[in-house]
Amino acid sequence: MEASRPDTSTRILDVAERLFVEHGFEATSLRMITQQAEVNLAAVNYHFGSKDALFESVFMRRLAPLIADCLAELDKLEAEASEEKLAVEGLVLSFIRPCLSLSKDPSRGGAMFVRLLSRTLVENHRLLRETISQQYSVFVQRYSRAFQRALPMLDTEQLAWRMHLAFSVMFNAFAGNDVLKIFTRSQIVSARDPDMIVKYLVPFVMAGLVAPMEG
Amino acid sequence: MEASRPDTSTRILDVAERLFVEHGFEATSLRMITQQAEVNLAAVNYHFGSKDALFESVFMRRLAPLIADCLAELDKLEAEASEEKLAVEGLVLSFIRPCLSLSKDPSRGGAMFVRLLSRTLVENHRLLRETISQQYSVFVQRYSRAFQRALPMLDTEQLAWRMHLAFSVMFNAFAGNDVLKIFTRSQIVSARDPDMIVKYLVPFVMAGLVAPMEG
Amino acid sequence: MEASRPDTSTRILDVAERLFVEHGFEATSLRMITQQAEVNLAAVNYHFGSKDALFESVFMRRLAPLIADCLAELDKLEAEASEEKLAVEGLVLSFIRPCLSLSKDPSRGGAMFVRLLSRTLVENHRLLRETISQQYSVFVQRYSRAFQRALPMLDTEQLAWRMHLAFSVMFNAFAGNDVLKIFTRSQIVSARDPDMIVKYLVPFVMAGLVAPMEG
Amino acid sequence: MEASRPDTSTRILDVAERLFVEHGFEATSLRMITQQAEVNLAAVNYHFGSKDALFESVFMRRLAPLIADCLAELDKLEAEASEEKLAVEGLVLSFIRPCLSLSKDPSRGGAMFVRLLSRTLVENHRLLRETISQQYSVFVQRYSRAFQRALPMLDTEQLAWRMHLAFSVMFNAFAGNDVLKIFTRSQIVSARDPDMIVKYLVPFVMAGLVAPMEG
DNA sequence: CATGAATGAGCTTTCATTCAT
DNA sequence: CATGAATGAAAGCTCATTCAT
Repeated sequence: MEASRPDTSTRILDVAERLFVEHGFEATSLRMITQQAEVNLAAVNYHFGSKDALFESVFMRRLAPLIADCLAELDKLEAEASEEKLAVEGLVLSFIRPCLSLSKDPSRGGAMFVRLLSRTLVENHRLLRETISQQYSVFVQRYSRAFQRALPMLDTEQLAWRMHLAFSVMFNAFAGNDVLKIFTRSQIVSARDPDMIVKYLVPFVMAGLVAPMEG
Repeated sequence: MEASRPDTSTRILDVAERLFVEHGFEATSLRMITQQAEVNLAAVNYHFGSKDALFESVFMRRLAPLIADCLAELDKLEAEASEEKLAVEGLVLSFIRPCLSLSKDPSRGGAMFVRLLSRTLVENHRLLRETISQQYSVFVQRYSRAFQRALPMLDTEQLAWRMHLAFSVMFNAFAGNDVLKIFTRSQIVSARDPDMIVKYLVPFVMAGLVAPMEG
Repeated sequence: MEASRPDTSTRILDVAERLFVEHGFEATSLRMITQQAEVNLAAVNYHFGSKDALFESVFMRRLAPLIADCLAELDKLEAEASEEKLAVEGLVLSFIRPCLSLSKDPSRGGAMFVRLLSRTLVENHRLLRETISQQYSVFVQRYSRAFQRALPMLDTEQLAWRMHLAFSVMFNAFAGNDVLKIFTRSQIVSARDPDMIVKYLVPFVMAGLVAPMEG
Repeated sequence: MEASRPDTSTRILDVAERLFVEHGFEATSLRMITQQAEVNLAAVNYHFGSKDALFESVFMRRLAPLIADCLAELDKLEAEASEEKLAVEGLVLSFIRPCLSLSKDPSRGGAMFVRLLSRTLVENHRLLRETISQQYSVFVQRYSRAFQRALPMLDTEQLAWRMHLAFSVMFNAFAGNDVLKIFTRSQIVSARDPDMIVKYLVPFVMAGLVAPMEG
């Protein structure tokens, strides 16, 4: 029985991932994590060293493959488009699709992580600045160059702002928090339904990116 | 001398506002607040009753006037437009303008609060759900109806999503956290400069709101 | 009733003093201290800030007066002897007497402290090096000069060594630990009896200090 | 390659010896030991059973030969002196010489141990009382009888005190902790230099032992 | 023979809160 | 009106030890 029970490290990571999303890093105690993961309290420090390091492990477990997927899609797009203009929609989808497939992870851990990622970036979390910058900066640079090719009419500042706004709204959509409390009682079952996200999010982001400039 | 030093309650509120933005609610201890405010530790509980209640006070001090300002602008718009179609841009600005004037508060407290508001909504903070719903729900209802008039071609679900996305990106822009770390080394001095925000944010949000539907 | 019960800080200091002597600093937990002092565990950090700071407080409470007493005796000796040669025995007693009167403290706290002082010096405790050097270095300088006057035939190195050895044996005698386990079963009730100490210790130290040089 | 690397047990003993001296028994964790010794954490319990037992092993590895050396010197002295009076200086040197030759151990382990021995005795460590009494009591008894022969004019109590004081100061000198912080900045390179110790220590101890009685 | 994993107990410290004054 | 003192709870972390392999 329970032959499929994941090992200690994995159970800790899974529970921590969920609790960090639900309550935030600070409000999640190691005791909450270890009780739900049914492991000894000291196991966290044994396997990860500290609460901070646990956060980093939770983060990196999923971030590295996610970024790799995005960059792979980007590679493909750039190869296909070669000398032609890159399509904005392709770029947007090259980011959204890997996020969505992570969201559809049957164990639900992936969906948790997408929300954790969004929340962490939006909060500008302390632990993010210190450790994750390396991997993430490659990601940002690649997308910056790609968007530059796709939207050549925008100057550097314009482009930076539009990317900033576009990724903000995408991350927030994935975070699944309803800032307007609109969906709480509506028939729309869940703002976190992946297909809903793509249906409504993509046109919104696209329009914002290609909008004519003011004046 | 020191006639301009605010009283105990106000000093607590000001410091708490800043620290809640900088470190988040959980990571901000009453000791941090009372030390920086140079008041007795027990003063917080004396004046506000609890840390939760302090948060609510911090929040309400600015939220009520802010919502009032927004609704006043909305009243004016609706009066002017009466039977005509409401302009989307007017609606967007009726929200952004009060936020910006708060951001320009010379004591900087207002700017702090706008970030706190954004951060709290994005985090979907526990204390928000419990206490602030009343005032906030009036705000949401008024804007929902106004956008319904301004964008009659959208069905309920479409409209809900677009508002959700639009307010997400606006709140995030005000929160001032750069999810892409794009602005850190660029010549763009600060992503939090209010006028930059309106220059780039409004066209983006407008375009997203009025975008043609997919398919 | 219990009108004479010392206040929280004092109770903590008294118990800590005893336990630090009995078990050493590291082996004494705050729980041991607070349980015996019948105070809340958090009281230590409230009143002293940390375990390290508690140690320093325990130490300084008695060290400052003790050093003051020694230096007062030294002042008197130097005033009396003015141009004459200082008597070695006087110097030795100017240190031993204040230690002994502390040892005879009816509350026994003083006796504890003399042992703590000895033990701490002999262990060369980490906390000693950092904090207590100031006061202590004045003490050392004054005695160094006095012994130089009392033993002018010794060169600097000789004098340093003899003082080192003399104070070592005095501190050890006050520490009351029987390195030879000689007294354990003997009729000598206690190696810590202050008068015994002076009876046997003074001649031993004196002889060592004034011994003819080798060769 | 690395043929000279000692085996696991020895590496643990060597590191433990040093760390026990540097930080004391309680403040030295098994993790510190096993990390520096580059062995598995469980190896300590595997090879020695417990931290207490490790301490005992560290202690006994060197104490047994040291005591044997001292007693051998004592045997020789007593054989030579047979019916004559035993020379005090010979007795003192019969203890100091083995300690010094241990101090000069080229691997420095011996020097560490002499300091550990001194420190442990001066601290009156718990583990000392329980385990080491057997061997040590033989040592004490032999020296007690020898000093009785060498100093027949002293009554039992006098003798016990003088031995107590004499061994105290010798142990402290070997411990190498400068209670007066005199040597820190002086030209005297190190209070732990073995030859310095014998040059200054022996006359001091001798004088104290043979001092005329008070009054 | 040795080790990676795990554990229960305990550590110091900080928390928000209360209360007598 | 305000505060110094005190408190119970809980925090993150480290401890020596055990055990299956």
